[in-house]
Amino acid sequence: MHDVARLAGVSIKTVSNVVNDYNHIRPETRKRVLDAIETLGYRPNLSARGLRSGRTGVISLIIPDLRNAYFAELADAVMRAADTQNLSVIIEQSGDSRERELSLLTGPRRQMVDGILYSVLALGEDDAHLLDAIDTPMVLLGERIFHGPTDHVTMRNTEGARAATEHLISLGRTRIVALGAHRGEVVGSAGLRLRGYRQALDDAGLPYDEALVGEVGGWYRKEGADAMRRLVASGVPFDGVVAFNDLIALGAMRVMQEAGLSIPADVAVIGFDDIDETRYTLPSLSTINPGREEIAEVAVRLLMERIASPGVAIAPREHLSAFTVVPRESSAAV
Amino acid sequence: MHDVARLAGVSIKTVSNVVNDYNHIRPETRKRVLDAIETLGYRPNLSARGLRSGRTGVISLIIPDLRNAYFAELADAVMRAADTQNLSVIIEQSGDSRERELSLLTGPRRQMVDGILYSVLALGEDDAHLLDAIDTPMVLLGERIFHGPTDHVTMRNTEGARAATEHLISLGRTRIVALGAHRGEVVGSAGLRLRGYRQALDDAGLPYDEALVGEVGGWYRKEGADAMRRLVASGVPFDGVVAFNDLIALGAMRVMQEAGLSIPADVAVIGFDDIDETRYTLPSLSTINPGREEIAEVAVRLLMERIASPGVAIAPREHLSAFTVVPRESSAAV
DNA sequence: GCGGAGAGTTCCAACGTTGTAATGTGCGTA
DNA sequence: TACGCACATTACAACGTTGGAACTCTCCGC
Repeated sequence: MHDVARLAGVSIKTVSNVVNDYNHIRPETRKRVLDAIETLGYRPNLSARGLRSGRTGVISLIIPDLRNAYFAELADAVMRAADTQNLSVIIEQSGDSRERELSLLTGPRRQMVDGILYSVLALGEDDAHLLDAIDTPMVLLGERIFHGPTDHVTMRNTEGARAATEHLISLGRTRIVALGAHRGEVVGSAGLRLRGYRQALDDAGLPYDEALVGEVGGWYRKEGADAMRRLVASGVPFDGVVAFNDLIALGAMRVMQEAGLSIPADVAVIGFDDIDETRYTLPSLSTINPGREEIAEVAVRLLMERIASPGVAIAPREHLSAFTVVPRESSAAV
Repeated sequence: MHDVARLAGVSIKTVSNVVNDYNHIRPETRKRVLDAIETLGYRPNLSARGLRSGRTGVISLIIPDLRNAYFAELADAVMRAADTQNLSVIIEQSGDSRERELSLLTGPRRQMVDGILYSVLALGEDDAHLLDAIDTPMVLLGERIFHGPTDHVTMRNTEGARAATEHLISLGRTRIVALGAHRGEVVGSAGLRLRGYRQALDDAGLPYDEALVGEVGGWYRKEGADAMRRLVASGVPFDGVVAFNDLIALGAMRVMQEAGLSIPADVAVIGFDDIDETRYTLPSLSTINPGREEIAEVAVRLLMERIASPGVAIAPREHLSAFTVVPRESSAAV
């Protein structure tokens, strides 16, 4: 920067002003400085800038696991949204571990980022107070904590699950399986989606049958396959499946097909998340598009607002993205 | 840090020494400092450290697209490897664009990272000289540039493709399709894998038939499906498919199944990459495991070595990871 | 009792930038 | 002519840390 200043014949601060788009600079001076920057190939030192200004231009995204397509696509959307704001994104994987989620929130790396997008998985509503102590701007994603001290962006889980269930009901299905429940959970995605499922049944005057609720430990293919295997083995008849995410649906579809069930003729299936893969499976999977782009954009925007006004207490905000039902072959009319 | 020093009754530099595990510190002093750090909740300012020491503890990983499961899993492996070295990872998506790849390599954010893991896609062998000008430590992943000035870590593409092809040949298949070629390409993954395919045919005394080579524009499900659709429409008979990655294989499988072809009875299929999904498709997909963990670990290690000895010219190193053939249902003996 | 080695600690400066306040310039108006 | 004001630029200090040199203290051998 000193070199640039010398070459352009101005003070070092003027160079800084040019770089930071300060208002009052004569066009001619600006050009001279920019030329010098060009000739010398000068790049600002971001550590120094971070030290002096208190901003690093980096946010961190805490997600459970990138190998889960939902989170990979979420990360993709977040990175695109961040890119438009000239932010870099550090991704940190919490790996479904409560301990690790906490250590990521409090560890020294927090020092390096201006804000945190935190996709909560292991912490629960009761842990909301733990977030009070964290002064880094933060926006929560997901369904585990609703009334914390931070902003919260997510999808309409209950409404989405209700719409999915209604979709199958509209096809004439009456014995519809819910796949992906977590025992006893009320608040998380599983609890909310189960509630939506139940609402749709109630509205249609269909009975809620516990035997049709498949519980799982995690939301991956394997768990979906396992739960479906148990269900098939149990002999309980069913003609529709609302899976609480696409991976569960795919795992279950595979088991049903092995068991000789035809989709959608025997069983209509709908998933949740609209991951890319669902377009190419056989049959292609109907699903709920949760509005990932909207979630990412809003989350980044809210975070930026907090970052831009440090020290200002902003009341927690909540944003629920719009979802859409995406009908595909797995729930086509027969 | 000043506060910690005051509370512990030592100088600020001693605190720094404790934090940085300097050798000569009396255990008692160390304890006093650590206690003070604990009480005050002190966290080092990473920007300041970065400014002073020239290291940020962050590396960047440039990949084409996180929505591609291969790169998501690669990113996952890299982040795990980086984590063991206390490194953070900034992921940047180049989106298959040459322009963007270049701007990521030269942009101001480079200033923020100690090193770059660069999964080359758009640049080619002829662009290797562009890397000369970049002084940030760098390790290349992938197949586009082999003789650049940097380290290079990748898999044994040709050998892997040959093993995949041999696997199908060992099942008695003789009209084997290669799916995923890029017109005219010699060096990239597509070119190398095509070479392996051809070697296997030659070794087995099978003819190389251009009609069995399916060219694609990209390595996604859609392109695999499209290529297979053309092949089926062409009426050329075939009984095996070596796809150059799993997504292509999955797209192609879907089209074959729609066309009434049974896998593996009519057509045996093997892919490349061993992404998680391949375990759960119907049928499950045989594939080549490229040794992703090994690639990630070695790449991070080589990068760390370069970072640790700044200014020292290290001759470019090349590491080829071990691969394995993973036989699954799509190539089961009938 | 003295010199010397080395452990343990401290002092000082510097990393490259930006916020604040101050200074310098030109112009219209009293 | 003097004044105020807006624009344009600059001087200086400070952000929090660490490298390096310097200092003190302890212990050992002679």
